[in-house]
Amino acid sequence: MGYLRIGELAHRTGTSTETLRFYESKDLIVAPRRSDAGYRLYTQADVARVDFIVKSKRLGFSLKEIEELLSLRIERESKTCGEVKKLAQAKLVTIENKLVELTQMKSALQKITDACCGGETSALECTILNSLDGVSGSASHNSKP
Amino acid sequence: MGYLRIGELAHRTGTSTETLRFYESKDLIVAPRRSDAGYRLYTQADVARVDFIVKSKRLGFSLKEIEELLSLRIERESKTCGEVKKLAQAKLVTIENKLVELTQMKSALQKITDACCGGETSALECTILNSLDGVSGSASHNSKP
DNA sequence: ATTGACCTTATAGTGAAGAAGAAGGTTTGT
DNA sequence: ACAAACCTTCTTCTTCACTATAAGGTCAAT
Repeated sequence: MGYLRIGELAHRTGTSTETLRFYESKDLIVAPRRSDAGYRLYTQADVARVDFIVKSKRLGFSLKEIEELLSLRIERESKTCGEVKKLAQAKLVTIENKLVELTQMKSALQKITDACCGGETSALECTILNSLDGVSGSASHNSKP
Repeated sequence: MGYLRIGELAHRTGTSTETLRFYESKDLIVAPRRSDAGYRLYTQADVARVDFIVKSKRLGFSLKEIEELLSLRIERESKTCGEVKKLAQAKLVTIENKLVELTQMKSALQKITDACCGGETSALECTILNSLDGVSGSASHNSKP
């Protein structure tokens, strides 16, 4: 008891049965135990895992990147502890960059909604690109010297 | 003078000439003026626009969503001011959700790197999913009553 | 004047991430 | 016992976002 079949897992995670089988084929979720009839039987841990996948996708991570994130695990006596740390820190940098960019975008959008129907400020053209002016361009780009 | 040809714009934005023509065909960038020979001539405004597209893509927005973001503009006498505001606010909600999820992910990853090679805490298995425990699941899901 | 690095359009191909459908087996309710 | 609503594998299709190729024109330097 307490097991979920694939339809129920799909329902709870806002995915579909096809998507879940697809994720299994891509090794994003571990092949679950089967019932006598061959039905997949999932646990709560699988719900959390799929929720994580869905979340990460919304944040712009590819399935490949998500697999990397999910495989990040520290176990006692792990011989690759240094590598785990290195990968985790690399992902942290990625995430912090995303946070900065999202925050810039947020304030640009806020500038727009504030200017809109707000009085004098709406007199001149206001776009998201104008609002981003002066926030400094992207971190590093290769322009000619 | 001061115009960029497509190769230079691609170089400055970390894209490719093919991608830029593709974006133009999708109306993400405005068809630029042409030289006598028919070459596309871009301005600094185009650089900013493409930078914005690239950034937004990294944050998980689709090209369709990016087009919506770019079309957000308040002009004097605009008759759709209310609609602009509505759309902008909807996008703000999306962005704020992303910010929350990214922040959760960041602290989970930090927990991992802190636990790694850090002493006693690394004794038990630590994964990104464990680290997310208790951060509360995703906002709203349709589970059975 | 010709080479090489650019540019043009148009069309076809690719990879990621599923979605759809066929043909059949299982479980649950009545 | 039988229909509805599940599930299985396998194969094919679609959409998105490019990417590559073909066939040719332009421009700067040698």
